[in-house]
Amino acid sequence: MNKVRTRFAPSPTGYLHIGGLRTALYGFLYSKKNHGDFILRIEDTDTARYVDGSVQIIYDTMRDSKIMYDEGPDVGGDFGPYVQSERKDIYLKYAKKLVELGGAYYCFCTPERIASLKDGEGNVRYDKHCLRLTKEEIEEKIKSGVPYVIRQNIPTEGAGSYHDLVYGDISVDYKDIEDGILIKSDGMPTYNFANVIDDHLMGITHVIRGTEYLSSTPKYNLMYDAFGWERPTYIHLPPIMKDAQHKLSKRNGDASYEDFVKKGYIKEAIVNYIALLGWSPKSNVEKMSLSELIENFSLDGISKSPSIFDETKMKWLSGEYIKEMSQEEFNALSLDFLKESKVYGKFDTEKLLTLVKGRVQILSEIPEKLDFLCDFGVFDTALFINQKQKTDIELAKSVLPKIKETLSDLSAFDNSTLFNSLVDLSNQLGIKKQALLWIARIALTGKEVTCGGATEIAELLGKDETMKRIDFSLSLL
RNA sequence: GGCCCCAUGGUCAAGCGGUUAAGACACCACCCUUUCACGGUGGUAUCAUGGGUUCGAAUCCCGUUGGGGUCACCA
Repeated sequence: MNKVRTRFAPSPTGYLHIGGLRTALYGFLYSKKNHGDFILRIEDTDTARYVDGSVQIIYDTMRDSKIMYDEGPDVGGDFGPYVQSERKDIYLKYAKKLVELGGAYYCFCTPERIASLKDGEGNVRYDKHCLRLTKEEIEEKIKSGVPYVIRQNIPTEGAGSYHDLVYGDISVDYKDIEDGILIKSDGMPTYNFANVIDDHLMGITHVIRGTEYLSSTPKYNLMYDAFGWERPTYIHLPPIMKDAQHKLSKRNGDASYEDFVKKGYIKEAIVNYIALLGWSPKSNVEKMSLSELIENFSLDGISKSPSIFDETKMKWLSGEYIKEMSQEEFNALSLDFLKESKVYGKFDTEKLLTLVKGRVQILSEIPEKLDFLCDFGVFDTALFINQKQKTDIELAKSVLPKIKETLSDLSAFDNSTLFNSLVDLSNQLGIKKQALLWIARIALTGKEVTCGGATEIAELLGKDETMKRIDFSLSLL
């Protein structure tokens, strides 16, 4: 059995979108699961669509998400070059060979003639016009500089069948396939040709790609057969949708990996979530590290139908990763987000982050969770009324001075000291600690809902500010 | 439109001829709790449709409907 070799072959036309990243991930997982190699190949044969800088984005995104390749343009390997534009001569050589083998032919038709072939629906179907040309005629035209392309010669009868590991047996009649262009007039190959040549030359055993190639695969097989090459195993992947009828796409401005990272999603959670889109593990455990994904990955868990991207669930997973990470790790990741909050610099950074960890799912939620600390001012004293804790304004009025007195006597001002002293106070007063703490928290924040309890907030505010706020709240009553 | 493919709750999905049709997210309720969050328990909700085949169909076959893909000198 040959060593498994899979590849991810994006074209550098912009950002790496979520669907592309998932294709890469599955290729990576499958190869690693089978102790094989994962290769990155850049498919830049369309010079017109090339976007500057996007190759770097591909490298960066894959490294950042830990979907690392064993061979590729920037890491080398024995099967390079790994950039198609650098392989132009190779394709031309094989195209000529395919012409000799009868699998392709030169075509000199003008765009005008092609356009005249349009049917009622506006679809063009090439009529094999140039297939009739004699060897002499072809040489003559080439010599005199007539522009040409090389087309694949698809049989007029029969059907191409193959077995896809996800979709099963696929069969397409050759009469439904056009004689597509293999080599463009600029000498560059099209995807339809380059992918076959490269996959063979690079020893790719398993071709993992989107379903958009499901029905064009028979024509690739025709080439493998003509060259006498072994066909790879095919694994086509269902698309990731934005909603029931639209694919998630960069074109629509849908979020990319980078965008999600910027929004403060934990990277591992993004990878974990996209692994789950279109694939389900045997067990019911969904939160998995990359190595666990490798261990659990199997092709029979891949579904055939499109799946809709659910950001809410990814958010949940991100929150799970936050809960499990250490406070130190969280702090390191969160600092840049905390800086966006108006509380930054006004309170102890570590205390702020301790308060917020476990209460956010994505890091960009940090500012909104903490801003309340700075928003203290006149508030509705009705907040002191709480049915369940049996608190009201009168109680607040009588208890608040005692809270102030208790706290002002404290030498330490940490959460547990604060908490213990207030609980003691509530016992002395003969009221429930919940009631007392409710009043304290409202007095300190003027907010019905806060992230953190009364004593946590008091610690954060510090003694002076705590006293000030109690005085202020008292003045409102 | 031709061809290829797909169809289980709102979403991700398990299921491979006999199940009370898993599980997760979301939602709701209750419990816990120093409000919120966390955590715990429970709940609402799914086999697109019509025909077959079979003792028996979410599972197999056909049609219908719906959806996706593809029909470029794009990948």
